[in-house]
Amino acid sequence: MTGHNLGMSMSGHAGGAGGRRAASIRDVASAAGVSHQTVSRVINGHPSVRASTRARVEAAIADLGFRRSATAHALARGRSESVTVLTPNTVHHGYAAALQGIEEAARAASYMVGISVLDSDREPVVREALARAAGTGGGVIVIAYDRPGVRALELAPAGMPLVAAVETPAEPPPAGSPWVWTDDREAAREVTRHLLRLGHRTVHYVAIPSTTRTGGGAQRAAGWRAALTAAGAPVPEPVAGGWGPAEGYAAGRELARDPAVTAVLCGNDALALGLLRAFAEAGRDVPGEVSVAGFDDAPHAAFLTPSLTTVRLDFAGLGRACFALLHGLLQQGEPVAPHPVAAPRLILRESTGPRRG
Amino acid sequence: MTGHNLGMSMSGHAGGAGGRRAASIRDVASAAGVSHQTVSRVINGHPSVRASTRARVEAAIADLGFRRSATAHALARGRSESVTVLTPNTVHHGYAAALQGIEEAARAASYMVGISVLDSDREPVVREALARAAGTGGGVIVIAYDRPGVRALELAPAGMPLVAAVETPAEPPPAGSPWVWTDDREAAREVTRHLLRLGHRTVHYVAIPSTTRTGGGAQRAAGWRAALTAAGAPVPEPVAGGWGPAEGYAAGRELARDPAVTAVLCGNDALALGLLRAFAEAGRDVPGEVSVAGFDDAPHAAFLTPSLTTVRLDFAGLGRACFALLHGLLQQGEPVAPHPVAAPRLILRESTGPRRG
DNA sequence: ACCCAGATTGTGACCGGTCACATCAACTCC
DNA sequence: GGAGTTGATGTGACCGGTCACAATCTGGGT
Repeated sequence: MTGHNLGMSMSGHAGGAGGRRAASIRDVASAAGVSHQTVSRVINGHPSVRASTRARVEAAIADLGFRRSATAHALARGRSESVTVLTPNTVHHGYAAALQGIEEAARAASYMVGISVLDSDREPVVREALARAAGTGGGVIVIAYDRPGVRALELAPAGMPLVAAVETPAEPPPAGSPWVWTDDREAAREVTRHLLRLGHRTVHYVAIPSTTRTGGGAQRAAGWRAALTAAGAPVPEPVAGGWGPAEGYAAGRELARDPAVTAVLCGNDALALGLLRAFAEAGRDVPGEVSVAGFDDAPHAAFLTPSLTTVRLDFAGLGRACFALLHGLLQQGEPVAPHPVAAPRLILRESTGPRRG
Repeated sequence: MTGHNLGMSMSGHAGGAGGRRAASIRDVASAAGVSHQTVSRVINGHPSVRASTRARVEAAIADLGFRRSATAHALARGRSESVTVLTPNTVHHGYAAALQGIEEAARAASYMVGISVLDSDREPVVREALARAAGTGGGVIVIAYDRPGVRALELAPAGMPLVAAVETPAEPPPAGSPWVWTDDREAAREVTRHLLRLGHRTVHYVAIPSTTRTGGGAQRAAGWRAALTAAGAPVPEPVAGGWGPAEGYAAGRELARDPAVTAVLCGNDALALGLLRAFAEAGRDVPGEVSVAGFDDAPHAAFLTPSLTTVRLDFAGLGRACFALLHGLLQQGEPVAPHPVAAPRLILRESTGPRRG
């Protein structure tokens, strides 16, 4: 009744009936006629174990269905083979895809992955999440595209093994910074240039929430602004957006009223979805009257009508890179080189076209 | 350099400079002038601790910034306050939303949440995931809408504390089964009835992957079939779909060729998205010529053009219910009553309309 | 003043690993 | 041929909690 069984009892002549708790290294040790420490050496691949001894121990391990207790290992080592992902969100495309990449890489390395959602950027909330993550003894990956994530970076204690996915840094970060990013500033520049090349006088921008208090620092906005400035185009005031289609819809209703608007860049594809809907309702033809571009190449982008011109960002690769960096950091103890990810790629589809008239 | 610090050092006159490892209950004990066991009693809310003693201990705890080590706690108890979510996927709407609900509820209860993606239903893969989850000493939530998840349920050892989110069971499950579901069979019936009421002779179905080997058991399909049968409508062969818009698009190209098709139900909204695209390309007007309904009410459904009639399922609530059930199960030791979730709700939008001609 | 139940607290073992160090044998080196 | 080295293994403490049980304190009843 008491105690937990882990199942996995397999070989015939194991213990008695209804074997209870899982085998420990001492069980294996006595089964193999060696000391518990020798078992420990075997499971950790220590070189100086006689081959015959090793074989005997391995047989006992297989026989008893032994698995090293991650908990005990973590307690004794002071570190555990795990990652905790601190993220403001798990469902929006970029976050979800990054999480997927992390999980994939972590599983390949036999790391456990935990998630902890930061539902606010208030200090006690963030501190609590950090403390709980630190308590696991594993590494931490912070998705810092958002205020809560950025806050977590600020508040993280210095020694904590942590890697962050961040927006393109304004200037090259100090060598050895555990930061990973996709070059979304360059991506924004590229898609904006594309729209300008189509003949649009300027490009309006519907913003995703910014990481900074002032609201001016988002790198996507920066890339957009840089492209406009470089082309000598006027820089309209960005429209405050959000993360989802509802905000894009609201922005779209507003922009649809302004006949001067002929090209709109959205901070992500969910916004663009809502925007397209608003334009459709307003009778503004896309791309005939207005060109619309998105950002991220979310799964739905290719299937909208009109299909959405956007910039593909490799969030899954970003996640994998985060884990790789963290993994190295946990093994070595020293940070590895900063780690930019596969370049964004402009995906041309139906929602953008030449300026008419 | 070695050792981890957890930060959180706060009060002025704490230890020396650069305090190293985190405080343990024995540190707190000596600071408060009591035994370690008394500290344990305080942090666990044991009743028989004198108020003055408790106060002294609590002061020491605050002073040292003590936090109970989840690892040590788990080792000693043999159980940990954590959930591992076994899911085939983290990004598709239903899965992602359920995960969100679980995380939310778990965080509220101060549980850690781990995720483990089942990327195949091969036995060794599933066994490994189960064993790793069991090794945490926490509970397990299996999302079993899919073959891998169902496989995990089959292979899970009996004693394991586990709750599953499943498709509507064909018959009421035995009392005390730790299963949670949304009534997607009834939902499918309802949306199908809606289409029939609009005058459509029958409704075609684009299926999500089924949980069963035979492919005929999916409850969404069952509800659709039941509604057709009850109305005396012919039951067309379901079209094999998938999870994403690409599969919906493929199905749509096929269905668009058949002029007899006037109403299509999709197994989820992502499929419907692709389907709408295919119909648009084929010049089949929705809802003029063909009505299309989705399933789930994913975030994009309301903003498509035409906006998508669908059935809203409360996946987040499902996730919360899973956690609640598991939480009870871990506390009591005995399973709680089965736990159906908020009823699905039909959401009428533009993509469905009366049969023409 | 004496006995006993219940409240309060302390002691030491234990969970299942790892670490530091001791031991013992075979082997190299001069 | 003895000392030093290296390889292979064992011993016991320790990580930071919890558990079972013992010890002490307290107050009520008589």
